[in-house]
Amino acid sequence: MSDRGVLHLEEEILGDDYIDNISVDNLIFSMHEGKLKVLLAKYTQGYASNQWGLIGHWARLDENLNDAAARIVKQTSGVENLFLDQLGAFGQVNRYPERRIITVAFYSLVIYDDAKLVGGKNTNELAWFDVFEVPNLIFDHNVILSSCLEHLKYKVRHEPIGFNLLPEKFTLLQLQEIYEAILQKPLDKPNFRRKILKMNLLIDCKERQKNVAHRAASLYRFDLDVYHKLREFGFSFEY
Amino acid sequence: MSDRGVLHLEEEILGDDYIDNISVDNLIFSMHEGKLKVLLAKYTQGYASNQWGLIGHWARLDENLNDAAARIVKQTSGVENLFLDQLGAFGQVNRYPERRIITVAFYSLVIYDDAKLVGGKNTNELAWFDVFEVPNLIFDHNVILSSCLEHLKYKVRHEPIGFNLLPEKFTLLQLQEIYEAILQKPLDKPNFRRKILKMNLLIDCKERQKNVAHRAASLYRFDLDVYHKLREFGFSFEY
DNA sequence: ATATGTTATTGTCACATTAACAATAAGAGA
DNA sequence: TCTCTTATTGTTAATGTGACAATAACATAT
Repeated sequence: MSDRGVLHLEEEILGDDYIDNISVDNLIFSMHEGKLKVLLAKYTQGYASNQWGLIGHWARLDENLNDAAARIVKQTSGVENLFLDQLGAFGQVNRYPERRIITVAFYSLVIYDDAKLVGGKNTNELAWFDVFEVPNLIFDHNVILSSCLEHLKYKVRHEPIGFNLLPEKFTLLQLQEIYEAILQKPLDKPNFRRKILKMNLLIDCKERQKNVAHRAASLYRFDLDVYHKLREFGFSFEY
Repeated sequence: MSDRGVLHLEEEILGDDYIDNISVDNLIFSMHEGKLKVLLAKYTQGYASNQWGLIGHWARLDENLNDAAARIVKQTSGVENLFLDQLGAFGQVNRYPERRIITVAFYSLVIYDDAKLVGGKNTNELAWFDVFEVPNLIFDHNVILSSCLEHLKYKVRHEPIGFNLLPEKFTLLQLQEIYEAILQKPLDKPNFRRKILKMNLLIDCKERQKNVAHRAASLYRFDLDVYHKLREFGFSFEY
């Protein structure tokens, strides 16, 4: 079983129930202190030993790929009912040493404070990294990450994706920081405010920030109905 | 070998060189008479016998997934150097009977008149179908097609994707018809014209249509430099 | 030759959106 | 009360959009 060894967090339960040439890699993102973070694991065995990589595992034979991804995210971060979408398949011949393994990458967005990190048998560390300051990762994981960041830029303009990264009540600045982190550029605060509010996506909680050394911002939550409609039909957010 | 049977066009050459649980399915599109068409094959063997499906095959062990897709498109349509992009992996447990097979879908855009259709050993017919009038397809191919059409709608607004479907010299109406076919709605001709021309993507050939029973339209070709820049950096085409 | 049908192309205008920046408001702490 | 900081509202020029009118050009019918 050691030839399968490197990707799994729970190697001991591997057996014929897993597809041994198709892995699922997860890009788990969160926002913390105004920065976009990605969760990485430091592996302890096999080709990946002592190196950082995405949160990967094998897909089960009787499990849809999405379900495999959701399971892995849950096992690692404890987060359920999350935003999760497929990035795509990565299948370069030499992406993995020795054997031909294809991976399907999924990305998910979680609330930083909700995540309770749990390592697997094959990893000895889990940590959040600033997405623009990641070390050299195993296999083609740097490529996958870059590809995902590109995809996020694309996505954030057409779906209210940002909201999966925030607590229930949040300020407009918190939301703006997500856009700035993903789009990699500063946005004008007054204009951002008007643009977002015009979508009718936010509901004013009639509450304000507390314990801040300046004028307290209003707290908002999002309108789930509008939120799901916008996710379905899309919108345009061109900056 | 019959348990592998249904997806390949060239069954006779199958062997250990192929990955037997990962297939590549191709959505090959073209424009013809103002309609968006997709190429389908009627299979003759296995589970898919006598049914239409996408142009599928297995990936070789020593072949990148993209290369596999390009190879299949070339074998089937004769077209090389085409636009080809990955749609994503489809891996529902029951998408294929009996065995667990995951497919990676690719879509490509070809010029209708350039395609010289060549069937495989496993198919007895190849035909272009209007994308909105396809029959029931094998496995999850209808789902894959729907997903791809959605993706195209999304894509056509941000990249000059339409140009891969046209001959070197074309009229603005031909281009507009592509947008209308993909976006599924009529566009205003004068506004479309101005919008496209403002991108500086088109070069006036200083030629005109011939043998048309009305005022002849100018012929344009696209500026490859601008074209590639726009593909890289994207644009916004919101209708 | 002229009229007719058809599509191409240019023009116009009310309206919405964007981007950039000025000005004011509100809270905490000195 | 003053100062610092961020929130929020206001303003405006420039640009883009959508809808439609008007004119131009070509082949064919008369």
